[in-house]
Amino acid sequence: MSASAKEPRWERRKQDRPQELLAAALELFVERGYAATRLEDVATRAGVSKGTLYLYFDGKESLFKSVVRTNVLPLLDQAEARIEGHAGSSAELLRDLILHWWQSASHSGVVGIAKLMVAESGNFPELARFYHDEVTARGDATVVRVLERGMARGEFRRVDADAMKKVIVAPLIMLMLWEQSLAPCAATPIDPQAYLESMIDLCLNGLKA
Amino acid sequence: MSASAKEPRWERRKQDRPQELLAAALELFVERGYAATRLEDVATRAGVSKGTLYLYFDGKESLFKSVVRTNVLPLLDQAEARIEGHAGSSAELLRDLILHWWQSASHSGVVGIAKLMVAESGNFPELARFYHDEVTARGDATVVRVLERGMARGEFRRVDADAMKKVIVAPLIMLMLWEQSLAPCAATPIDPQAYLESMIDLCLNGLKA
Amino acid sequence: MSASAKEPRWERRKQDRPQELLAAALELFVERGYAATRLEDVATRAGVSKGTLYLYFDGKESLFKSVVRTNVLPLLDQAEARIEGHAGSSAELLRDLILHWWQSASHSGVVGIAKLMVAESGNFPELARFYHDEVTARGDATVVRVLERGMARGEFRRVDADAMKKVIVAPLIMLMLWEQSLAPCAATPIDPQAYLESMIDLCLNGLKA
Amino acid sequence: MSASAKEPRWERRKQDRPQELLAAALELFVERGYAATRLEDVATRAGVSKGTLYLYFDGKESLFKSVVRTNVLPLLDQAEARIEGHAGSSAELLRDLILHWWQSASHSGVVGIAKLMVAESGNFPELARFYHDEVTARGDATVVRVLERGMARGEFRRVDADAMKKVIVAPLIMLMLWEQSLAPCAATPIDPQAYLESMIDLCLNGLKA
DNA sequence: CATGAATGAGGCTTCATTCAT
DNA sequence: TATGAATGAAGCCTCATTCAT
Repeated sequence: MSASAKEPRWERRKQDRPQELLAAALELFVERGYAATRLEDVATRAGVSKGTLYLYFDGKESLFKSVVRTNVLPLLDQAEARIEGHAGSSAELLRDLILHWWQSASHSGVVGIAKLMVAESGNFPELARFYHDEVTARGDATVVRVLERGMARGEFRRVDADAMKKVIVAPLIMLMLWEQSLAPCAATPIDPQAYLESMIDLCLNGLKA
Repeated sequence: MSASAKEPRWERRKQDRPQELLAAALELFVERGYAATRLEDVATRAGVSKGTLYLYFDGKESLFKSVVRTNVLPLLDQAEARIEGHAGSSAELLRDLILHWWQSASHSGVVGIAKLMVAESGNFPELARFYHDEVTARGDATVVRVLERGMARGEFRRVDADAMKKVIVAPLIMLMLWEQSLAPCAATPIDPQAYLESMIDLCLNGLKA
Repeated sequence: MSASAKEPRWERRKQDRPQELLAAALELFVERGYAATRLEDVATRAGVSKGTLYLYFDGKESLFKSVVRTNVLPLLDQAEARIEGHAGSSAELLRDLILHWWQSASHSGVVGIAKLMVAESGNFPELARFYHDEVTARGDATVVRVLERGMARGEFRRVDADAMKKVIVAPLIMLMLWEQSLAPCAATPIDPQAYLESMIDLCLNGLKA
Repeated sequence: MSASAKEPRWERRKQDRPQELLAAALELFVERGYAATRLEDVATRAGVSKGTLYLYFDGKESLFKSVVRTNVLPLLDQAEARIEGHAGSSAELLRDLILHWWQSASHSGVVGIAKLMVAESGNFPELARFYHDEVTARGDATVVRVLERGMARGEFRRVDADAMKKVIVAPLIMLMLWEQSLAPCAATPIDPQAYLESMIDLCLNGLKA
């Protein structure tokens, strides 16, 4: 990993430890699920010992929460920023948001987080609430904004934005879940680009005035 | 403890045991996830002792697989049967399939199975493969059939059926996942009927020729 | 331990387990202190495995509390019973109580409990309160009763019974503590009989009217 | 963190470190017991880092032994010095010794040491032996001297000094133990002055010729 | 001298699984 | 068949101790 010339028995890198541990934890939580992930494996993958993990996190649950929060929040900020600056048609905006969400998500740990939340929110009600408030609600609001923008400008036909927002978001989330859980076992894996094009195609045709 | 000579009312017959265990296991697996479900709780909920469970299943993993297989297959049979007898428009057929799928799924334990598969397919590759082959593939094929029927009859515009099938199925699966995992914590829970209407609305508008 | 003819891999003795575990735990807690006692050693000494202990006790703390309560309460009942039936002089009564307390205590686990309570009551405030209420208070009250009886009958001179009760009880407790902790290392161990005679001698001479 | 160039007011000198560590350790050992005391807390309370502790002590056990030895010896020297200069009656001497012992003990950390020795002597046999030789034996000898002085001068009646010494010392030790462990939870805490007066009262009346 | 990040052995606890009855 | 007491491997977490800086 770190290609320093000489490695002493251990190197002082307090600054880097949390990120390294979070990265390792994300990988393993996504790969194996919460319960099946052993903290020792997380530590090992981060290149430290079991005890070191406890210098930075209170325990497994705390680590899990940090993983979720750390990975999810930046992405949302990013997404919302895109909306502000958009000037073109609402169709363009929706397409842009979808494609960029996938772009960002698939290059970060967020694809895995989705699976984790589906799987573990039952066991972490407080995390589920956080996720709902900070992630789902914000995401939904974004879609509603786009829908209303489109309807106001006469670009989209009139629909029940509140119900429709969920329908529109669903294929995007499912794509993340498939990539993480079922797709690896599929004989014919999903082609994300074709999938997204079909999704956009369906949405824009389904919404157009 | 309870050493009553004669069992009241209906005698609990041995041949019911597996079903009772599977039912209890489904509930608990869905409620708590695979790892957090204790076999003793499953046995207790089924009204038998821990040891008895091992008379019918090889262990936790075997029980889990049986739960998935048992609950998923009947639903698919059911769904496919509906297609055969359909004579009307393809739009009607699609609407019918969506609404009936939800009808059946939400009244069985299948809604929970979806969450389990997303969460655990990484830990049970062979189960994931089974699920893909027996469930996902069959479900996808069904949708493809409907799409192609619609296109062949000039009811639907031409789309990439292979990519579109996933897009269409996604909102249905997400509805199941939401109901099971994230929705319970949401301030404003989803209204399935409105959601499904929006979904059908979007799909039919998005597909119409 | 149990000299049964043939020992199967394990023998069903649910009834006996708690007592066996409590006995083993008493020995080890007294010998090594609370923290230094490993539950695995307790289990082993009781002839069972680590996990079995958890079938009967919630954990280390619960086991500790049970040890204290189980061993202490019977002794107090016993002691109080002796007072009821006494008819002779108060000096005789005091002597009788002291000698019989030691008799009972030294043949039970109570000598060790005293050390445990001194050592651990700081860590178990609720146990300390229990011990104060159920043991210390009852013991003190007993001594007060004897003192007042003696003063009322003109056998003892007038003293501050409330302060004196503690002074009188102290050498008895110290004898228990010495036996358990420091005495084993002493070059010249204490002779309990001579000690008790001196104690009674001092008390009766110090109290006589 | 705090990188101030000049240390305010009194500079913390290196030669104070051991005493500061010993003082902190005494407090914590007494408060929590040996096992429950974490060296990091000791260091923090002494205002140094964990590693620094190891510059002055070999480890936890070594620190503990030093705590006991350091705190106990001065008190004994002090006590013995008082005897030398006494000229009055033996009753006066005994009273003086008792009151001054408590005076000194209760203003130092020695009250806590008693509890520690009772609790831990089983785990530190060599420390127990030291304590017996250096503390108990010297204390006992002191009492014996007083008793023999009193008997020789016809002030005390003849008693078995060897057995009696322990009886006389016991209430003094118990007072220390009560203060440290059980008393804090008692509804009616002990009043040391009344207790000591009763003790002296009982002893002198019990011993007088 | 002093620091504090890092280590890893060791203890408590859980629970899937076994098996004598 | 059915039971449930018993097992023991495995994981989380703590903390005394080390050592590069």
